[in-house]
Amino acid sequence: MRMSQYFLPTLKENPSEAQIVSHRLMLRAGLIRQTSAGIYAWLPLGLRVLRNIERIVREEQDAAGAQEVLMPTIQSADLWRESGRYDAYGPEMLRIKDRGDREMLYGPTNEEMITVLFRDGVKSYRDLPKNLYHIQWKFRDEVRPRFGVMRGREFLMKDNYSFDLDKAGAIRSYNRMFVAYLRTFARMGLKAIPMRADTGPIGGDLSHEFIVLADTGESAVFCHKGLVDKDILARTIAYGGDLQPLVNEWTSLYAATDEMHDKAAFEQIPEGERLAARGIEVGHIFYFGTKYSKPMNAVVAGPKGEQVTVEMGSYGIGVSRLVGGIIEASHDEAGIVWPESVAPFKVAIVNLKPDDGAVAGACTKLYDAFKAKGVEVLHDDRDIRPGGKFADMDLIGIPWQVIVGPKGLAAGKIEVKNRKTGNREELPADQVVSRLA
RNA sequence: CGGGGCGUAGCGCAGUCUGGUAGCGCGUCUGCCUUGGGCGCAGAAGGUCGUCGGUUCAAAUCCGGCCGCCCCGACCA
Repeated sequence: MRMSQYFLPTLKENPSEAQIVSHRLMLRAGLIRQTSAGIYAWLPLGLRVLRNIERIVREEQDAAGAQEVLMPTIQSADLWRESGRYDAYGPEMLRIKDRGDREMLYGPTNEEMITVLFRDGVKSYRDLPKNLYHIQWKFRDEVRPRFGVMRGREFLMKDNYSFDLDKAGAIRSYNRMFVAYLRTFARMGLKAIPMRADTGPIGGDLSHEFIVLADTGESAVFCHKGLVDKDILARTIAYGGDLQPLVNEWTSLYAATDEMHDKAAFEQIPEGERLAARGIEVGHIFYFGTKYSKPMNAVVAGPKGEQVTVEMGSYGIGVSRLVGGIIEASHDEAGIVWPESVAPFKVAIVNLKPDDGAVAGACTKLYDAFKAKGVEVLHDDRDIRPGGKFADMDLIGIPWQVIVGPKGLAAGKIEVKNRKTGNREELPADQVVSRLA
């Protein structure tokens, strides 16, 4: 993409409404624009990040055996009356009427709808287990939306629902998601720690929140330091096998959010191993048994022909929230520092002198070579001074900056700067692409 | 929902107390100059001062209603 053509409105100053760093940087770097309280439009650069996060989530869900569907945002009130939640949910649910005066709602979650889809499509224990997910916009009319996309009213969420014949099966499903979540967040460059959670209004008796450590996090968290160093990506995962030992490895060390915190247990940990920090919830998984399947009559025929109410679990990842969460966890004074896996572009070519034929030619050549290798590349060919380009580039946080100017070029060198470390190396022009691709 | 704050040009703000021609910085546009970290000079465009009503000869400014946004708390992916 040529930056001179790109819709990328960056801001030099902080918008006054944005108080936390991720919100400020998302506005300044031209990722989003607010349209109402807690509702945002995604601009090209932000959308690319959102799509990358979605892609990782999707890949890990598929690998763990979940199947993607897509349910609508608008649901009928009758569906929610069936589970008894239409009246229970309260004003957080956005209720609307269609032209026929029928009561509808903008879905805050999809337990009811998925249960009906499952109920009508699956009749035998032979079809179990099933795990269905979708990535869809939700609306919760929060009392107090804030912190940009971290707590919006409209937000993109991956949610899925597992169906098993019995509790043991449901726990196997739970464990698969547990491991898939560890991998998902790790791939985004995040340290996400599973913490025993309160099951709250969704109900059930087994639940973990995945918390990203960040100084600006909303909640206080307490855990064993060893959890931070564990590396799930180094493990080979067999989703068909028994994942319980792996799950135990992550859950045996102490980790709890403020509301579940057990001070005495925490103090059992040797002092040097304790970690009291702040965190952002980016995922939440629940086993909730028959809470929905029972009232909504989601039953299958068992091996002996008996009717069995299925055991369910639900699993959520805040996809749009993750954009903010990643920035909270990865930024510096100059701007965003994107992990490569979610970066809107992997490489940015900084053309210091676009009207210099040799420089422009070298940039175009690099650009084409990166494209040929399938590398996402942004070419800053704008006719502005170098200072502005450097500032914008650091602000939007592209992992690799390839800096091409007349001085370096005359010496046959091109500078490659790593956004995260600030390291610079000078390379001959013909080695730049192979160094990064 | 309780408490607090704010709405003036694309962004950041002054002006409001004490009513009288709507301003500054950044950004934008034009020209020159400059070109390795938001350069310089000259010129220009851009605002029914959130909105509705009231007071007044006169309202960004005083009074009232409404709308919107932000922050703290309780609640939440």
